[in-house]
Amino acid sequence: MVCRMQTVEQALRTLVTEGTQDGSLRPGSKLPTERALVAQLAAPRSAVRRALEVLERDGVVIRHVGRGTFLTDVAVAQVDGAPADTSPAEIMQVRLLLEPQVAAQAARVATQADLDRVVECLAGGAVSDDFEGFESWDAKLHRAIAKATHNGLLMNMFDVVNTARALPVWGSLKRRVSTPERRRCYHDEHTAIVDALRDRDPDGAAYAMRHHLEHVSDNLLGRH
Amino acid sequence: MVCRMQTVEQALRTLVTEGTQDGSLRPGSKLPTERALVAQLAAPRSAVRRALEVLERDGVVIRHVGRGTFLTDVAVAQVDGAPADTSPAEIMQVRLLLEPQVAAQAARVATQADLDRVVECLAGGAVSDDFEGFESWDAKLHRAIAKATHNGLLMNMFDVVNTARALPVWGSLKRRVSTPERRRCYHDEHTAIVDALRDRDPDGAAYAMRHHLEHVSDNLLGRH
DNA sequence: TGGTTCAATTGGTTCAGATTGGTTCGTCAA
DNA sequence: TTGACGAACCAATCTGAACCAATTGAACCA
Repeated sequence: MVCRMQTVEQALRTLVTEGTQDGSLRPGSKLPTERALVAQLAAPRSAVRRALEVLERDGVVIRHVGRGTFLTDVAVAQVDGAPADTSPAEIMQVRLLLEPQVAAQAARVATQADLDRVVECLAGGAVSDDFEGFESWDAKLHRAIAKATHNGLLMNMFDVVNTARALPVWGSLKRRVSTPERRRCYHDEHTAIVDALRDRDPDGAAYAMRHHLEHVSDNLLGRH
Repeated sequence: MVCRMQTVEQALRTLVTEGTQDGSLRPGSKLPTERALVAQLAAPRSAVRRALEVLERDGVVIRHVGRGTFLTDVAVAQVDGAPADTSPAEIMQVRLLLEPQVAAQAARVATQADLDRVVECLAGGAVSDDFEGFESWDAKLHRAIAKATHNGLLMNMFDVVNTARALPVWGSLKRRVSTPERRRCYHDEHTAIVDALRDRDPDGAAYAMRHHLEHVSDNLLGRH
C-alpha cells in the first residue's frame, strides 16, 4: 500500500499547508473548484474527488454543492500546532528569544488586574511543592505575563510554544531534573520577575526573565 | 450549516470598525449604498446584501428602503468592548520583536541551500512591480529566512504571524501605503538583509532586519 | 409661502443563466 | 472482470441584471 497513488492527495495537502503557511489560505477560505484542481494538478476529476473526500473525512475541508470547497480551522491548527519533533533545545531557544521581550512589554502596559492574576499564579507556585502542581502554576504564571501584554498575537505565539511544552519529551525531561530545591530557586526567580513587573521596570523584567530562562535551560539541557 | 464567515462580511466589519476608530463613522452615520459597496469591495450585490443582513441581525446596522444603511450605537460599543482583533500595530510589534533575532540566527546556521532559496525570493521581488506580486514574494522571503534557522518551532510561530498578516485589515492598510517607490526601497532593504546573511553576520542581519521592519512599521502606522 | 409633481436614489425582489459539488454511465486498459 | 477515466448530466447555489417600492429633494406653480 505504498504505491504512488496518493500523489493527488499529497499534492492537495501540500497545497493546503503552503497556502496556510504563507497566509494566502485561512479558515473559511475557498479552495479552487474541483475542475480547476483537475487542470492545476493534471489529474482526473475522480482522483481529485477521492483526495477531497479524504480531506473532508479528516475534517480539513468542508464541501457544499453550488458553493465550493472551504478550509476548516482544523487545517491551520494542524499546521500551527507545534511539530511533534520539536526538541527542548528549540523550545528553550524560542523562549529565550521571546519571553524577555514579553516581560518587558508586560511591565509597560500591564493593568492592576493583570498583575493580580500574575501574583495569584506566583502564590500558587509557592504552596505547591510537588512536581505536577508547580509545573501547572509555572505554565499559568508565564501565560499570565504574556496576557498582560494585551497583544493577542503575542499570546497566540506564546500558546504555540506552550503546546510544544506539553509534548511528552518535554515532560519527562523536566520531571527528571526537577527537585524541590530547584523549584524553590525557580520560585525566587519568578518573584524577581513579578517584582520588576510591579515596579514597571521593563529592562529589569526582561533581565529577570532572561536569567530565569537561562537557568531553566541550563538545568534541562546542561550548561553550554 | 456552520458556514465560515464570508469574505464580504469580514470586509464590511473591518470597514465599520476602521471607520468608527478613525472617527469617520459614528452612531447614525450613513454607510455607502449597497451598489457603492459592490463597486468598493468588488463583490456581487447578493453577497453584499447577505453580509448586511447578518450585520442587521447583529444589530450593528439598520436599513431603510429609499434612505440607506445606517450605523447603530451597538456598532461602536462592539468596537470598544470587544477584544481587539490582531491589529497591524500588534503584528508589527511582534515582528519587530521576533524577526531580527530570527535573522541573526539564520546568519549563524543557514546552509547554502537556504541562502539560495532566500536569494530566489529576493529576485522574485525585484522583477514583480505590482502590489500583489511583490507582497507575495515579500512574504516568501521573510519565511525563507525563518526557515533558514532550522528551528521548526520558530517557523511555526512565524507562520502564526503570517496568518495574521493575511487578515483583511492588514491587506487594505498595506495596499493603501504601497507605492512603486516604497517597494523599490523595501527591495534595497531586503538586499541588505540578504547580504548580511551571506556574510554570516548575525548582528548585521539583525540590524538590517530591524531597520527594514521599522521602516515598514513607520509607513504602515505613521511615524511615532 | 405652501403645496404638488416628478425624477433620482435606495433598499427589496425576482429570475434566467452560470457555477459547483455530486452522480451516472459508457469506454478502455490492465 | 475490475478499476480508472472522461463526459454528460443533476441539483444546490451563486451571479448579474432588471424591476419594484419607499424616500428624498429639487423644480414648479398657484
